[in-house]
Amino acid sequence: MIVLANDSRNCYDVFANDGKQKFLVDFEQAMVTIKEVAQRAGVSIRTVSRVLNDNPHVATATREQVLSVIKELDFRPSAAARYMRTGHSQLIGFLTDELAQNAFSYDLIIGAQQAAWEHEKLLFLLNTGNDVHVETRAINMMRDHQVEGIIYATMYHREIKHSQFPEDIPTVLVNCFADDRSLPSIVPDEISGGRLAVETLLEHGHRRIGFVNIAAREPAPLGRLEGYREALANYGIPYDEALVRFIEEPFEGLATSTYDCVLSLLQMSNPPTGIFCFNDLMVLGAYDAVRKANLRIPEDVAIVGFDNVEILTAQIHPPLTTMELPNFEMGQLAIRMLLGLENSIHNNQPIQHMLECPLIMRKSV
Amino acid sequence: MIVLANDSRNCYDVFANDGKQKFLVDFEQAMVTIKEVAQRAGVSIRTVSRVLNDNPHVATATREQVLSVIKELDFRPSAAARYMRTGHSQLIGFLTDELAQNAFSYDLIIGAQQAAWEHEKLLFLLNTGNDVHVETRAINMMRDHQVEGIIYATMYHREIKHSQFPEDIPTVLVNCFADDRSLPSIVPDEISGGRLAVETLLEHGHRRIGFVNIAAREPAPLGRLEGYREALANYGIPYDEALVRFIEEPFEGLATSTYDCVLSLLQMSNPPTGIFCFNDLMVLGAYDAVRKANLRIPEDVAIVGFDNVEILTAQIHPPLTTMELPNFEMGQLAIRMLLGLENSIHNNQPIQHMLECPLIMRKSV
DNA sequence: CTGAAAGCGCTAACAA
DNA sequence: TTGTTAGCGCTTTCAG
Repeated sequence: MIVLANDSRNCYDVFANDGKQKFLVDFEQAMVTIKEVAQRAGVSIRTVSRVLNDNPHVATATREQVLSVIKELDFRPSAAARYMRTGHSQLIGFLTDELAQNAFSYDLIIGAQQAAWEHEKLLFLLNTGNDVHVETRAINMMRDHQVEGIIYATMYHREIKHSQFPEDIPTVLVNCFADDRSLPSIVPDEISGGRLAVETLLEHGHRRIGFVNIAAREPAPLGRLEGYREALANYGIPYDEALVRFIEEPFEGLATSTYDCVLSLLQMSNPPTGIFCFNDLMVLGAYDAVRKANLRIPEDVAIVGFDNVEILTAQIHPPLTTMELPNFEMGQLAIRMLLGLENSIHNNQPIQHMLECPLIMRKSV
Repeated sequence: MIVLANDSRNCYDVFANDGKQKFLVDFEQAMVTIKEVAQRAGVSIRTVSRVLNDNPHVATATREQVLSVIKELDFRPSAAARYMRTGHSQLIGFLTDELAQNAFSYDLIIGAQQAAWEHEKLLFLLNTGNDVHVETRAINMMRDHQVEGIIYATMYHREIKHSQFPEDIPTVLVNCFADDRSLPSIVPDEISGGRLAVETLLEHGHRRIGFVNIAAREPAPLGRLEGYREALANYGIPYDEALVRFIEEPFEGLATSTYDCVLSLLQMSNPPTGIFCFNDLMVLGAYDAVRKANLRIPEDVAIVGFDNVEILTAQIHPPLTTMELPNFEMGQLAIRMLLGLENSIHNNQPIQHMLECPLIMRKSV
């Protein structure tokens, strides 16, 4: 239901309107052109163009004069017209398969946007909802607008088909990689992340460490498990199958499943004193299980999560020690690669950058 | 630290590269032009243009012929060139003050993007981080690219200064409103949201209802309090100051502060059996407090939150009954207003649309 | 039903 | 140091 401002139920005064109005339909933007500036300044448009492009061959007096007219008329050169001549659209397409509340990609967008901003580029955001048709059309729209490059970011770390991307537009993949490795990509280093998480527990004296993973053949669960094994190996601790649990799909009630898992871990005859959860969401269930078992965090059981979903990790009690996904950095790096400021090719092959996941130390270990 | 793909620590094979390579720097896009299409099809560019624009005055045979060449050459008309003639850039600027993980604006972006998509518009995303200089430059960049309209969305419901927006570009505010009411805006209906939340508790038989609010003179806390009072009034229950608590700034440890608040509410001689929390984040603390007091949810104490942060609400135990912000709808409506599909003006005054917050019924009431 | 030509706002050879 | 002019890729008036 839509309620107008002049509805009476309103705690803050929405009535007051001292005059100004805006009509949105058929707004005619009275564009000021370079020609008008030139006329007004009494010079040719070429001179104005030179001033706009910081061409040194302009007399200081002329430049000042032009500049003042530009300011006076509030003139801004048309990016479209500019593009037509230069071929530089200053536009970058940012495609995502899915943006969802329970994902952690804000920082990715912000990182990309910030880096783009620094280079005067604008970011087109397009969410495809994982629909191939939408994706195709999206890429076409990007092409229509002559984007200088495309960033394709996925919600979770996975492999994607290369075929859907055009050959003639530079593309960087984020949080995913092409099936045929034909595109440069940036992904988090799941292995070192998992290792670091578990080593944190080991460093705090824990020797029996449980791992609640998800049962999926994807880089994240696979990589973090690999890291778990490496960490144990580094400390000379044998891998104990009984301590590693896999939650099966579907993952809707993830916290609840984790609750069961952790409870059963804690009820073992030789229970773990440290638990590594595949992600922060699961930690909610883990906390409940530890409480249920009448144990304390971190005194009796230490817990490490993954993802650093701040709204959870910083607010639960005790605040969670967890691994952070390098989302901001991935977004930034993607733009830098697109702009040629960072290598995308090595030995004639597209590079896959793997960024480390920093440890966020709080109170659960 | 950046690790290349050919680093040895990698669980999933990143080596395989069967040939294709992409070089990102100095990519030269071999644009196909309308001229080439015309030549190839043996017609004039005017005819191709007609086909592109679905002009009926083209012989069927000619049209088919042109269409096939277009497909063959994979031709796409340049949006920039098109704009130069038509004045329609098909671009919409989406400005945000802050995009943060702990905000709930994904759906806002998605809603706007989806609506834009339906009308073949592209969305520029620009996050200003609340920096006025960035904002000014951002708006200028938008102007350079001739956006047809600007959506300005804030992270939380608040008043903003109108002055920073240009007069000549249609602008719609989302989750905020101009100090002088000179711009159309869309905001959630905080009052009816608060009322509905409390009425839900009342309907379930609760008569002593606590409200943990935040101490801020902003539409959300003010409006929800108003709604709380209205709901009580509707049920003929007197307002009891002792049941309403305000958490002071800073709001970092919001869950912890709420824990204290709720605990003290539950320790009253005549404690509430229902508690309305200003937002979902606070509910984490509320749940802890109820557990601490050895009470059950919802049997002993029912709880309602606000915002529907799915990652929390759906996963905590028991799943939270809460109010949802109409973010998706706000995003959609903003685009529709910009495109003139929805009224922005009423009696010569910009409209403020207030959208209701739907109740998400789960298990905490 | 089709085509020639002008021009959108800008930049870049080339000339002065 | 400055101006003239062509032309980027498209749409559109005006003729045919």
